[in-house]
Amino acid sequence: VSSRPDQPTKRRRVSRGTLNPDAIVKAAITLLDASGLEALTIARLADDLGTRPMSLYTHFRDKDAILQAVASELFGRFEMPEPNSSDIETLREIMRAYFRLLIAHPALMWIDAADQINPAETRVIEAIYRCLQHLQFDHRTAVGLAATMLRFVLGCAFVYPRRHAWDEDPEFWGRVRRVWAALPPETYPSLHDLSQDMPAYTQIEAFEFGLDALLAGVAATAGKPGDGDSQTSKRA
Amino acid sequence: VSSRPDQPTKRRRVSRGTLNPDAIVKAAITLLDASGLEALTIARLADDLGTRPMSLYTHFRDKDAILQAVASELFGRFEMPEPNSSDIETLREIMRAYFRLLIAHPALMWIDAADQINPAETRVIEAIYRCLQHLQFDHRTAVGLAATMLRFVLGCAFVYPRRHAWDEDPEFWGRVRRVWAALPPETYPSLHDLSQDMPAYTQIEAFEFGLDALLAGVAATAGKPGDGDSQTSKRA
DNA sequence: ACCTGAACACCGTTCAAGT
DNA sequence: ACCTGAACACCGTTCAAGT
Repeated sequence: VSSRPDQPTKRRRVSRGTLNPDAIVKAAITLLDASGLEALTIARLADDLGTRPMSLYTHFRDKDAILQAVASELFGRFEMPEPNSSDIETLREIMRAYFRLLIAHPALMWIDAADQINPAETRVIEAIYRCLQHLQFDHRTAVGLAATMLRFVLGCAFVYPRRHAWDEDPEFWGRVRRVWAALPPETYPSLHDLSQDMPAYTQIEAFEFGLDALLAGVAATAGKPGDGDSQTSKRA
Repeated sequence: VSSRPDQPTKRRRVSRGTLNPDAIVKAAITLLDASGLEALTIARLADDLGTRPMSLYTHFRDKDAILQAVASELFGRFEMPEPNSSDIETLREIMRAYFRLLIAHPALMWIDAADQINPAETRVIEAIYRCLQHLQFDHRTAVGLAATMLRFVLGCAFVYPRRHAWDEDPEFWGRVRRVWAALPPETYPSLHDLSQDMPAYTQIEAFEFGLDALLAGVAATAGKPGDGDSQTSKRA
């Protein structure tokens, strides 16, 4: 870093016309993935791009517009898996791909999509419904199952960045074990019992377990047209 | 609002000693529920309490400490349902109560709990495991099922504030219907088909549908000890 | 059209001064 | 111990001025 006070350009600046929306979005994603949403400030982003903060405003109306463009770019990177041997396995691969995208870019969950329907998300929903249609589900059940699976994936992705550190910490489960073992057995009999022999799950394993359970349920009810006696279908 | 420049105390100020951590947390929750997390600033909170921003720092180290206290207070309000006729129904009520808490205070999901184990959450986990133990699940399956159900609830709560507005908008499903109907049928055959007869779900209905599906799966596998041939149990 | 510095209205927080 | 104003380092963004 130069410290000559008479030198106006202290840092190599990018030549005029180089800056463009795509470069800004790419730099934003790099910054986001490396340091998280709170690190993404206009000043920091401009610095990474070798410009001044105000230059970004010629390409985007405001910071939120940049975040929307980031979300579009990332959803566009969703890799739709090839249709598999069975519809259940295809569903599994779709949910895995969606989960992978969300945990690769945790900031994605925090960018509020407002109420616009994302084109990439439309592709995902189409692929899910195609499988559920093959499996002979009626429309109402198909929409319910798709909503359930997507919400489960979102829950897993929500929890992931907060708990991923546990996966690498060999002390973690031992600590939980000790905390639970120390609880009064009268009020916490089950946790106390569980602490005797506690199974450890990584975040990926927890996701796979749930996905397995959900798809087993889907497979078990496939082919049977909506029976109409479930609790929700009786509602107004 | 007084505009006399020679009047030092423009607003009725709360008397010395009235301010305390509990009052601050209560005011923060009121503000949070009314206007959301981004509205909770130290200045605004102090204003609501009839004090100056810096007064809050005598009771809390920083803003994050206030948020942690808010989370503790809200989790403390969790109402554990009475054990029901069946364990499945008790599980259903626990998940409903948890969902209700999260959507009543949407900001709760965004307060990062760091890695401390919340006492209220411990009570919830104890109650869930007690049901799963009654249902004869082995430890590993019980932990997996609990994780799955909790993640589903978190996913529902995550989506809720973003989509709740749809529930009240009678135009919404018609708009989606039209958008999907306008998609090219070659690339979007299933969505196109679905748009012909599209079932509408409120956020609550979607939650209830998924809860039903998950609990049906739990009920179906209850009593059978872990079979060991599921995909996840083969992992390292 | 594209870039920029100065300025503004906001943040959370430190510090020193009051009671 | 409790409260406070001034000040600081940061935000995003408007505006007017440059090329």
